[in-house]
Formats: sequence, structure tokens, C-alpha cells
Amino acid sequence: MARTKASITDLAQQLGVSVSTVSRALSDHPGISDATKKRVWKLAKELHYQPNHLAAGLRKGRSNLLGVLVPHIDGHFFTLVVKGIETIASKAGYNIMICQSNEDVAHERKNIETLLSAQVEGILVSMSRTTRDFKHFEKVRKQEIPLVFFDRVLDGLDVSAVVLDDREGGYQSTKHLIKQGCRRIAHFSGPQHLNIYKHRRQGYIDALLEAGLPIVEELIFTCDMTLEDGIEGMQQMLALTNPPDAVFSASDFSVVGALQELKRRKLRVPQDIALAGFSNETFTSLTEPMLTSVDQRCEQMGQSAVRLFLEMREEHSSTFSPRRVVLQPDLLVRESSERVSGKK
Amino acid sequence: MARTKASITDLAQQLGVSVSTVSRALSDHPGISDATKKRVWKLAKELHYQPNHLAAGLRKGRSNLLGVLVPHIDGHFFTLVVKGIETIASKAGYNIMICQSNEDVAHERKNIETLLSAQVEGILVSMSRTTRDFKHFEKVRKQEIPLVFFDRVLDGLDVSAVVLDDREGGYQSTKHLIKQGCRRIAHFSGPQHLNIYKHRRQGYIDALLEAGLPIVEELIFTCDMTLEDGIEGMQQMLALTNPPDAVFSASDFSVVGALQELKRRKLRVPQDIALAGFSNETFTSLTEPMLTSVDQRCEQMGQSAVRLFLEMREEHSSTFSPRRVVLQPDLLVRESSERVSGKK
DNA sequence: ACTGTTTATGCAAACGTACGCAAAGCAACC
DNA sequence: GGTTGCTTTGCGTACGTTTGCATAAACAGT
Repeated sequence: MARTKASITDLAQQLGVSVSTVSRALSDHPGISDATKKRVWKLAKELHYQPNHLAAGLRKGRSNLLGVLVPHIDGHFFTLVVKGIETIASKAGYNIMICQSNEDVAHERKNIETLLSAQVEGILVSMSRTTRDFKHFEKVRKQEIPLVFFDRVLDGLDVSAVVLDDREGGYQSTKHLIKQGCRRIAHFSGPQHLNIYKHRRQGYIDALLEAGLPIVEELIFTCDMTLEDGIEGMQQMLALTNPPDAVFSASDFSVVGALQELKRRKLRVPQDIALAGFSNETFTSLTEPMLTSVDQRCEQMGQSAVRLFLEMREEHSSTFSPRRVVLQPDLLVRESSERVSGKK
Repeated sequence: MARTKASITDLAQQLGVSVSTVSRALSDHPGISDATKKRVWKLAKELHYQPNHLAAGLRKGRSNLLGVLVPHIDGHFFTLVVKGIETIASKAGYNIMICQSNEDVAHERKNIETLLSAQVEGILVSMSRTTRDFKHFEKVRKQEIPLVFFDRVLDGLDVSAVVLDDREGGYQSTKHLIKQGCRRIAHFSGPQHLNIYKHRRQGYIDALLEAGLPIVEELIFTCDMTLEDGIEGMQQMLALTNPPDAVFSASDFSVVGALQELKRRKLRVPQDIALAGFSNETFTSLTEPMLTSVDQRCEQMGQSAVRLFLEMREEHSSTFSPRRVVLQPDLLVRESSERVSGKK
């Protein structure tokens, strides 16, 4: 019948009341008689009335939209973060709009623009790998829209962010390896302009120093953290006159590469070389031996990011001071690093 | 300075022209002189003017929003589908709004409502596990909003959908196992009210029949497809007086369970028992032996879904007839099922 | 000097909703 | 009967855009 959607005005006309009355009735405003409310609700059902959030948003100056900008949606990490974000956001009455930057600053810039036009009330972002400056984010600030970074942040920038204590993760892993009796611990690290890799490496260094062990340059392999990089890294290490007795990799993928190479050479893990990765990817508990790794609290990270946004929203922009949430990593010891069969 | 966002009206006032002129200048309308356009653009930059999509959408009756409703965002499959969706959608100028039903019909209903209020121009949905009827989707249809299902669909329903040819996937896997010399092939299957599992099982049956092999009830294990289920299933199979010589599992998780159980018992894969899974999860190429599996074309599925939406959008609703896209699965043979070391 | 065409701009009405401010109706009170 | 107070409703306007139609100016052709 009515092919075009019914609006609040249609309801008003058919009921012989004013639009305001209908509007208020629909939102269960106290100043409307129960009789009228019921009439309105009834007709609304009949006409399949569908409130228009765009219009409401325009009028109220609110969109109930939360923007999320990530490098990409595949993979373990961002997926879980997004899940955490969606869960909390929807509880708070927000819908989320997702964009991928594809690890490209240009895309990132465009995405920011898009999100702003969509009138999002806040933006949660993890920077692309190629992002080195902050200009395009300044615009967000200027509009006084809450901006929360997660995981990937530009260091030394006064912004709200929720991050993992990557240094601690690196520190704990390495310390654990030391406790297992390892003395020459190699480290596979990633691009150093990314805070996460820098910090994981720092943790590694701190643990070594604390134990009075030397920092050996040739034991640190910097790469892109793929599985293939792991294979290559392992090959390099084994070619040394004095090979390591353990590897702490800043990524689970490269540690799997290392594992494969070791197996190919019939070396035993952890007896000959112990392994520890980072991220607690699904597959770490499916390999043989199972891989020690660090859980990044992905889902919690997403949740915290939303909560941070909600807090910022409450505050007057004058009072505003960027907050930072640091999540504690969770070292999961598995077979690949358990040399001492002893109890904990 | 200007703490509140600048609107098109502000631009108009400061330039001493009408709003319509500004509006047209911003959208590069041909009927506006270059001189004026430049003036407008310049001031827009200066004031950090940000177009308001809500307002524009309201006026134009378009939101450029595409709703996506999935059971959950974690895991391999939906993640990649969403990635595919986002990629194509954003190319077509659409933003996506994501909701999770958490495998719960009640949630699903609420999500549909939310998406409709947000004035999405289409909805891409994969049903929750607990959804058995279609009522809440009827509303979407009534509003003449393109509705596209993917992966999980109610059978026998006249809706647009993009699905994998699950029967073919099951058929190919089983046929492959037969070709490898297996004669007693077990099947781990999932909830039968879900079309995907039903079809994979059908493919399994078809392949057996075609090869003149009997369908043995005790070789079919129906479960929830977790890793633990896989372990249990394998135990049941090995307890048979006449155990199988291969397992085709409708999920990669349960096939890993099976693998673990076999290893525990020191049975060799694929020599004693060959294994094949489904979904091509990341870990399938990281286990030992690597697992044969079926790729579901996740990303392509997302892309096709968007394309289907775009087509539906073009058509007059009168001409409208639901289309169905069937993607062909891709059998990936790996070590776990390669008994014949021969060339292909 | 007249019409006709082009080019550049403005007017005003929408889109669907929300809300401040009045006003109407009605009862109760001194 | 006038004042007060309460409940219920309506009027009008605003949110920021877009767009059909009208207008004005400029210029060409006869």
C-alpha cells in the first residue's frame, strides 16, 4: 500500500494531532497522556513506522556514531579489538563505522575526512604503518571530537591512547627464557619506527641487562616479521659461530618460521633452542611444540578505547587532558620454552 | 576562534553570497563561475569547513550507509568477509555499519531495527545460529531495502544470497580422499539445520555413492565442530571394531582435534589415517603435517555480496527478482591427505 | 530596440525530527 | 468569579543541505 516510508508527520495527520505530540509520544515523554501514546504507538506499528536517525541526529546535533580506523581488518589482533569496540559501543548506544587504511597514509587521510563528514562523535584509530606525522589528526582535534589511539601511537604525542605495555611483554618473555637457563637469547624485531616493536626490544634489552647478560648485536635480527622472515632469521642465527640457545620473537608468525627451520634441521625445541613469540595467535597452541607467547588483551583493548572515548565525551573540552591506559600483557608459557620441567 | 563548526550558511554569510551558491560551488556544479568557486573553496579551507553527511543524507534521501550484520567478528571467516565488504563498499562510496548478533535471534532483531533507523541503503547479513524464521527480515523487504544474505541462509527462501557451493566442497574433499586410496571415510559434521553443514555432508555422501562405497552411519559424527569435539569424535572412531582410514571434517578446528588425538596414539597421518578439513584457517598450513582443507573464498564472498547489493539498488523494485551467487570452493591438498606421493 | 539564449546567482521549500514556549482545558481553592 | 496549578497539546523554528524554479545580467542576433 504505502510504498513510501511513513514519517512522524504522516502519523500526525492520520491521527489529527500535531507532529510534536507524535514525537513526544514516541519517545515516551511524560507530558503526553497514555491514551494518546497508545493511539500513536498503534498506528506506528500499522504503518511500519521507522524512526529516522539521520533527521534526529541532525536536530539533536548527535549522530550516535563512533568511527573506527584500522590498518586492516584481517588477522587476529584488529579483529578482536574491533569486536571489543563493537560490544561496548553498542551497549552505550553507539553504532560503529569501520574504515581500513590499508597501511597507507593517503587512505588514512581520506578515511578521517569521511568519518568527520559522517558526523561521528569520536574516532578510535590505530595508525597505518606508513604514518609518520600527525597533521591529519589535528583536524579532528580542532573540531573537538574525542580522538583515541590504540596499540599504534606516535610516541611523545599528547593524545589519549590505550596501549599494551609492550616493554613489559618483552621483558617478561626474555626473563622467562633466562630463568629457563638460556644465556644467548636472540631477538627478532620489527620496524623500529613503530612503538610496539621498539618497546618489545627495549624489554628484551632490559631483561638481559638485569641478568648481567651482554647485548649482542648479531643476535638481534630486524625484519618485517613474516613467517618467511622468521625462516631467514633462524638461518642467519644458525650460521653464527656461536648460535643462540633461544629466540624471543616480537611476532608469532616469525617464530613459526623459526620453528619450521629448526625442525627441518632436526634440532629440538626447546632443548636445543627455546622459542617465544608475541600476540598469542590462534595457531600458537596448535603447533608442535605449542608456542610460548604473550597475550595482548586485544578485546580488552577495544573495550578500554571505547570507555576512554566515553569519558572524554563527558568532560568539558577545557578541562580536557589526554589520558593513557596501559594494559598489562599476559605471558603464556607453553612447551616451546619449558626446559625446566619443574613446577612453577 | 570559531569554536563551533562552520556550516554552509556561515560560508555564505562571510562571502556575501547565497547558501545555494555555496552548496553548488562545493559540489563543483557547472553553473557556478570559477571565480566564485575558488573563493568558496578558499574560505572553506580556512574555516575547516566539514560537510554534514547527516543533513545531506536527509535532504537527498540517501545515507551512503551499508549495514552489515554478522554473528560475530572474531574468527577467520567473518573477518575476511567483512574485509571484502569494506573494500568494495568504500570504492562504491558507501560506509559500512557493523553489528554482531552474537548468535542470538533477539540481538539480531534489535540490530535490524538499529540498521533501519540508521537509514542504511542495504543490509548484508549472515544469520545467527539460533535463527529459524524470517519475520524480522520481512520488515526490511517491506521497506524495499535491498537485503543480501551470505554464507548462512534459510533454505528454500526466495532471497538474494551469495553462498559457497558447500556440497561441491564436501564432494571434492571426499573424492580426493577416495582417490588417495581411502575406503572407509568418516565424516565430522555440524548442526544440521545450518545449510552449510547439511550441504557439506551431502557432498560427502554423493562422492561415496558415486564411487560405489557404502554410507556407514557409525562413521558420521555430528557435533558442534570445536577442537574438543574433534578429539572426542576421533576417539569414538578409533573405538570402532573397524576404524576409518580417513576423516573428512566440516571444520578445521575439529580436524585439528582429530590430529592431536592421532598423534597422542602415535598413529601416522596420512599413512594410517588421512585427514581433510574445511575453511582453510590460517593454522592449517602451520600444523604438522599441514592440513588439507577447502578455501571458502571469504573475501570474495564479501565482495560479491556488495556487488549484488549494488545491482539490486539499480533495479526497479517491481522488476526485482532475487539473485543467487554461488562461489566455487577451492580444495587445497596438503600433507595430511597425500598418500600417493605421485604427481598430480 | 526587440527577442532569444546563455551564464551566474538567489529564493524558498523541502527532508524528518526535537524542543522551548505558549495555550487550552479543567479542577480546585479561597 | 477570579486566581492558581496541573495536565495535555500545538505552534513555530531550527538543524545543514539540496534543488526546482525564478531572476538578473550579459551578450548575441536580427
